Amino acid sequence: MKMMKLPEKTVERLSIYRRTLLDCLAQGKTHIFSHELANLHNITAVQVRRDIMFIGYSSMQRKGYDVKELIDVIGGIIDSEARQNVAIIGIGNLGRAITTYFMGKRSKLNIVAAFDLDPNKIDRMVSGVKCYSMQNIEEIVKEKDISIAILTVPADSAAGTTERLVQAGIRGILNFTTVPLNVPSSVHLEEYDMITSLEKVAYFVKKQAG
Amino acid sequence: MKMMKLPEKTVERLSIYRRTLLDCLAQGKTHIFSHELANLHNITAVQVRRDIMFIGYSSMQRKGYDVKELIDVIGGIIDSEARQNVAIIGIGNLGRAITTYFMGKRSKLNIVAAFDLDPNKIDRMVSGVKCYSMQNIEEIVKEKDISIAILTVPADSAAGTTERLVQAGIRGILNFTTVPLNVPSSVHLEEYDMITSLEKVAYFVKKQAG
DNA sequence: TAATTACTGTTATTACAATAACATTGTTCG
DNA sequence: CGAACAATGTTATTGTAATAACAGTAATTA
Ligand SMILES: NC(=O)c1ccc[n+]([C@@H]2O[C@H](COP(=O)([O-])OP(=O)(O)OC[C@H]3O[C@@H](n4cnc5c(N)ncnc54)[C@H](O)[C@@H]3O)[C@@H](O)[C@H]2O)c1
Ligand SMILES: NC(=O)c1ccc[n+]([C@@H]2O[C@H](COP(=O)([O-])OP(=O)(O)OC[C@H]3O[C@@H](n4cnc5c(N)ncnc54)[C@H](O)[C@@H]3O)[C@@H](O)[C@H]2O)c1
Repeated sequence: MKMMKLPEKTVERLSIYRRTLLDCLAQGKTHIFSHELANLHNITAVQVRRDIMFIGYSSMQRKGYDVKELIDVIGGIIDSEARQNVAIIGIGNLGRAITTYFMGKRSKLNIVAAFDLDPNKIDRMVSGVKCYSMQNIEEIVKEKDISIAILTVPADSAAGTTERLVQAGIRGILNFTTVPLNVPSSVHLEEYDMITSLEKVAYFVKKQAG
Repeated sequence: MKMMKLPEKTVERLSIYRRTLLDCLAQGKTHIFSHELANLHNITAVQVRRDIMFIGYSSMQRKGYDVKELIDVIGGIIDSEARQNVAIIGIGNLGRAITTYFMGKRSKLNIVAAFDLDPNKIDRMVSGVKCYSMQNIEEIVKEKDISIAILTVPADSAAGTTERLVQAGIRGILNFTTVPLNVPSSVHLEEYDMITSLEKVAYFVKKQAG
């Protein structure tokens, strides 16, 4: 399998393309031109073609890309063959919203457990997943083969919790908290910082006004 | 006021620095060295200094940056003098989590209204804010001087709702939905795409494993 | 006071991403 | 057939961000 390093931005766009392509497929569209895909995302057709070039897929000339094939090729890049299991760490307001949302979808990424400290939640089903005590995290992570954690604990527990996740063998973390985390380079950390995004909007709105 | 264009990534980091600085201030720290601020975010001291250079702030040599001053300077860049008012569009699971979270904070950005279609929510308080009917959005946006929208409606209403927001005079949108949106260039659109972020984690986890 | 230290501020270089330019290839049709 | 077309695939250029190199300066000390 071609495992050359893709540009990070290309990986992001592939994820987005795939969602659009799945919609197209659902609408019975079998082929799509680079400029169509581009228009759907307000980017240029060149960008689309370049991204697709990176993953080594080729269309039938003049017919556009085969929607089904392209979905599969992107899947081959992004998805694991083995299912990747995901855990929610801290199933409060945000954790519940995310879990509920995911339960309604089906994908290669499955939320298979939640972890919390609150005794009212532990050993119960919360938003459709079983909630476990943080104390048992190492054993459950191994048992259920969980590789990815979605971190939605309060800010002041974030650093400590992250250490436990790493020790438990978690390989990737999506960080919803607004505190910077420290992980070894073998663990992929993705920041997902709502406050920063919102303040960025505020900055650009202000700038345009001024 | 110096309104030269800052690098987008610098704007993001300024938002992050400020949060850390506020923590430092709360802990009674009055000065901070570039390398300290850097260590707290796992970046280099040079990057910190360069960012601070961009905004034209200077420290007292050898004493580090004045925490209070730096917070204010960053505020002068990011915050508006006039308060910026924010609305939640679609106050479902995610919208409620966000609103509850923000109500617990104080900042220059205030959530002053929610909008929804659901008659059970309209004209009630939801998570601490008044929920209005989407039908009245233009008038309420003007009345309450709302400039920013947080978009948390279902995917299939996203495009249509966005048009209404633009017409109502919204100037910036933080898009939580997973569909690409079309806005005029005078409106700042910030994508905040959870699925892409999560799939990115999955990709890098898989890559490291393979 | 001159050398040393411990920082900051600026410029230069390198790396990464987006855009533009161009070459290529089936398809259509005069 | 072969020019014109309509699309893709590739290389070249430009723009943006990160890193590295270095210059400057207050405090410290011999
Ligand atoms: N809600 C939002 O919109 C929002 C926005 C930005 C950032 N965040 C961040 O996301 C995180 C969660 O936000 P929320 O609104 O869901 O908070 P919340 O208080 O509703 O939920 C936190 C949950 O974590 C659990 N918890 C506490 N300590 C824990 C620990 N050490 N280990 C495991 N679980 C623990 C709590 O019992 C609770 O269920 C916070 O760090 C917050 O800063 C949330
Ligand atoms: N919940 C998550 O973690 C999550 C994750 C990724 C993306 N999203 C996206 O965020 C959006 C909201 O997710 P959710 O889980 O809160 O869904 P939800 O169904 O709980 O909430 C949607 C809300 O929007 C209201 N609504 C519907 N149509 C509307 C319209 N035209 N105008 C105004 N309000 C309208 C509904 O009445 C409801 O209150 C969706 O687009 C979803 O794809 C959510």
